[in-house]
Amino acid sequence: MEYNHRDIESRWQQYWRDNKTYHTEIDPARPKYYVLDMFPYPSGAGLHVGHPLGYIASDIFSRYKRLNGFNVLHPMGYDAYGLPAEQYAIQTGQHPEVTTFKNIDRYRSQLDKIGFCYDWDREIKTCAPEYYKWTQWAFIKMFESWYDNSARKARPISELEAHFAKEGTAGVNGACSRELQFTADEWNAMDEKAKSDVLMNYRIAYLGNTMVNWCPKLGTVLANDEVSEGLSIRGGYPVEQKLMYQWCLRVSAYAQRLLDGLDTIDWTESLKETQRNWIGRSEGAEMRFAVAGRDDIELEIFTTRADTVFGVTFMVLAPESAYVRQLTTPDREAEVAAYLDAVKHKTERERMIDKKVTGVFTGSYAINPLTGKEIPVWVSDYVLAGYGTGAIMAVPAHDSRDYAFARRFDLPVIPLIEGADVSEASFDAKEGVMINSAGPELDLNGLTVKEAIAAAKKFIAEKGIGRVKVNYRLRDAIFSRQRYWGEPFPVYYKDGVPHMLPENQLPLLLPEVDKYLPTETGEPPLGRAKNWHTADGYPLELNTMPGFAGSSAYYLRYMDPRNDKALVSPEADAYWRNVDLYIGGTEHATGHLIYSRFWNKFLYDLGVVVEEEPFKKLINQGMIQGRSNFVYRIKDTNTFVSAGLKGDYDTTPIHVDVNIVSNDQLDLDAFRKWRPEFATAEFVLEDGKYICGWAVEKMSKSMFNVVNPDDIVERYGADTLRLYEMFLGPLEQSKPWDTNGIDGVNRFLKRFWGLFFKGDNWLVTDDAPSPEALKSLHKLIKKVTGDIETFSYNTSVAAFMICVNELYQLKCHSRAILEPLVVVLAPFAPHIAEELWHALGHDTTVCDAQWPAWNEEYLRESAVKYAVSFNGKVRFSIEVPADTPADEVEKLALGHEGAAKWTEGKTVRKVIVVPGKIVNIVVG
RNA sequence: GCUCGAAUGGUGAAAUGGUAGACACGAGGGACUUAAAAUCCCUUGGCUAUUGCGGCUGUGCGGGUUCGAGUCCCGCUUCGAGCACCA
Repeated sequence: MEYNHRDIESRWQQYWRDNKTYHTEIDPARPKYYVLDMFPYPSGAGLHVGHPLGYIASDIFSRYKRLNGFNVLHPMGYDAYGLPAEQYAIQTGQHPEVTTFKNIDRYRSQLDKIGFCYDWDREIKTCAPEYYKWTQWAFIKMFESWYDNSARKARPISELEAHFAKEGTAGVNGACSRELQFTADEWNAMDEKAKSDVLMNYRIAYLGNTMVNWCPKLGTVLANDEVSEGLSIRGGYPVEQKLMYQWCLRVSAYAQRLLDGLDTIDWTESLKETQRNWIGRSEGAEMRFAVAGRDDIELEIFTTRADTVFGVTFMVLAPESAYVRQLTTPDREAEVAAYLDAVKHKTERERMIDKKVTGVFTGSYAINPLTGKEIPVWVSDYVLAGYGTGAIMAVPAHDSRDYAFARRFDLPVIPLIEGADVSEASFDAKEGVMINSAGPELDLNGLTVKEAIAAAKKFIAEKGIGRVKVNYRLRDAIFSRQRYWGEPFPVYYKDGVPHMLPENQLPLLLPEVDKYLPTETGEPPLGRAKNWHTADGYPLELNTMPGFAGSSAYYLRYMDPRNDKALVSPEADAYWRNVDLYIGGTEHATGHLIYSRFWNKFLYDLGVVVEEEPFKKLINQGMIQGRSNFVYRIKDTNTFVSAGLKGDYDTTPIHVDVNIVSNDQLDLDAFRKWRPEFATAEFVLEDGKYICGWAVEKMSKSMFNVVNPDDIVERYGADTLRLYEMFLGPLEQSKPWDTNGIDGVNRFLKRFWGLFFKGDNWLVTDDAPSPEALKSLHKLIKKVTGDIETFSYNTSVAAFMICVNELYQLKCHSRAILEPLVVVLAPFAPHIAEELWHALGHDTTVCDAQWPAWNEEYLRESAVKYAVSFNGKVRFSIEVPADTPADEVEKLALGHEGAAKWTEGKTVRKVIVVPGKIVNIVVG
């Protein structure tokens, strides 16, 4: 029998399906292990070879854990709500569900061919009502909760209501949109609408009038992580800022816990750092500045540099700040209004690109609390409304933005740090010794910046002009989308006040609409749905939830996917707990991976889940880029010149389909057939071949560099694809797909097969294995066991190749060697392993075998070669029996004729023997 | 600007502080074959010597620690990633 991957792979895939080999149940007798891939959005283009990289890695790990006796949960599903299906629906009128399900089928058939050990009985789709019921449920729970900063957890909103009725806001330390103060009597006197507004200020899921990223082209708002440099991530359309009444999630309440939690999980440092940046904690002080001639208003600002108050020479307000209206004096009114108007008409992108310094004076003066001096208050768009208080104290000497502003409008610059030259630029570094920093009550001169910050903060707090404050960059997540293809909100409105549907009415099904476009009156597509109201006629919410809603808790649903009583039963949650290993791309660092952690912490506060962090260990697989091929057409001809000779001609490079190129050599006939205009192509060859040029680019249809895993599986087999993707390089690194090396891996599998069969002859014997063969095997087991734990799969594949080569040289066909070898290979190449496992006479699946242990006995060397170095330089080597003690080795080394030569006339100061490796002779 | 990574042959890459370049691709040479494919064997960092089977050099650059540094420390360069008028 030759190694026939087509026959072997389809047969065993069928067997695993029929026997439910990968079906998983709770089993208290065995330890659990949960391995998860980031589930895909099923796009119309299908999978390319880059997608399975992470899936293969997690599959190997799952199989390895199973062989080691763990009860492994390894599920897969689909993140099925998304913009592309809806955009397609708008164009074609086809229901997004139809295209989504079609794409899911395609994905499934592609995944099935690679031989993954998913438990498909646990498959989920985020667009299925029995799934999104629990997305809606979680939303209701968030609506019915507030975040208690003192207890550092979410609590039922009913407790807050009870507190208000008894004591008003006294003693309440809740995360909120605005600080409120009222008494119990005032609360009790409020009508239902007023109470609703107050509670909305505290709810974790709340309706808020917030500045949002509005994308006119997509007709929807977007979350911060869905926007980059003023453009939408999906589609790259311009995004503008707009004030809208939207559902939001109070993610910011969890900022500190999201930050602290990072220290408890095993993620890469770079990913943690990305999240830390995104959360953006900054410690500083909030300070109040009095306004000259005004008793009714104080200007509140946030600063991280409390030490620089003596250098404040002006104040700046964000154009959107409420202070602007309050502080503009009548004589400045016209000019300020003109400025605000000009700013308003710029998109955020224009504001970012246009670095021109602009601003306008309000006419008011604030009073520096430390010097008592009056300083002008300006308005400028370099101050952001959404961060801190929307107002800043400007210290031009030590902040480059303030410096630019001061220079533009001729405002004074007072240096505060010794030796800082501020004649050309500001000195922004947080180091040095303070000068010019003494006032009637506080003297910072002579202190270092660090000391001065602490002293100033202390003073500010004591004098009651401010307080120590921590600010976060992390914003609340905007949760409404003006789209059709998403989860409907379980919300109806009664007299303009939002109410949640009772739990027994979930799921609220997504209604049918005639078109997937906004209504004529500009309402979201759900405005077209017939009978979109409750049984008593109250209107339902028209927005739908964003893409990240369905992906935020999906890992919990896999634990108990068919439960219609709960998101996850306490039993299932207590057993599976959280994801032990999560594999996916870095692109979700500030989106899904923040939202999931937030969502999980919220459910943890509710007591629904037992673990506070959802993903214990996370590996980011690198992206697989495309490797494009080029042909070179000589200008104005239909003649193509091989890459090595193109320097002799004036040529234009043209992308050529990588599927008609093999090892950079062009298939000429296939090229002529590829496109009509090339049918008559002529070629200038080198050595009778046409060699293509190449470049690394994104894998995409337009570059003709998309490689479909189905083609690789068809030609080489899934086992080769799996091994090759792992062999390509370190898992976490991005790399171009390059089919050039795949033959080497395929050759290895054929050789492996050749240890068992030669033609139709069964070669395996019951001979006792030789010490050499045992050593080779145990070296491999040790190496692979260590590699899997550290995800160094590329070196594991190399180790397999070495081992098989050694067994070939030893002509070893001993069952005692080959049987464990099959088990060790099984996670990597499950089909061939299963085939050979059964050929060896087993009738159970190789998945239930026992991972072999290595035995150090077999690895012990009979003799050790020592390289002898002379002051660090290798001069000669000696070979001694393995168990020779160190001092004996030393004697032998010194007695060697080489040593005599090098130590002649010198004193031997010391001899270092490194076990098994080196003898180092130091002379003086 | 701040933060985090990375840099090793023609290529993808290996190397608990211990003989750098495992393994694979590519390239060159050879065997088998009418021929090709497939398979197998040898060579392959650079320079130098190949009529003694060796010598020199070498992990982005400059220092340092060490008997010994690709690996640790300090200072640069370049590339990649994240954040960014965030006060």
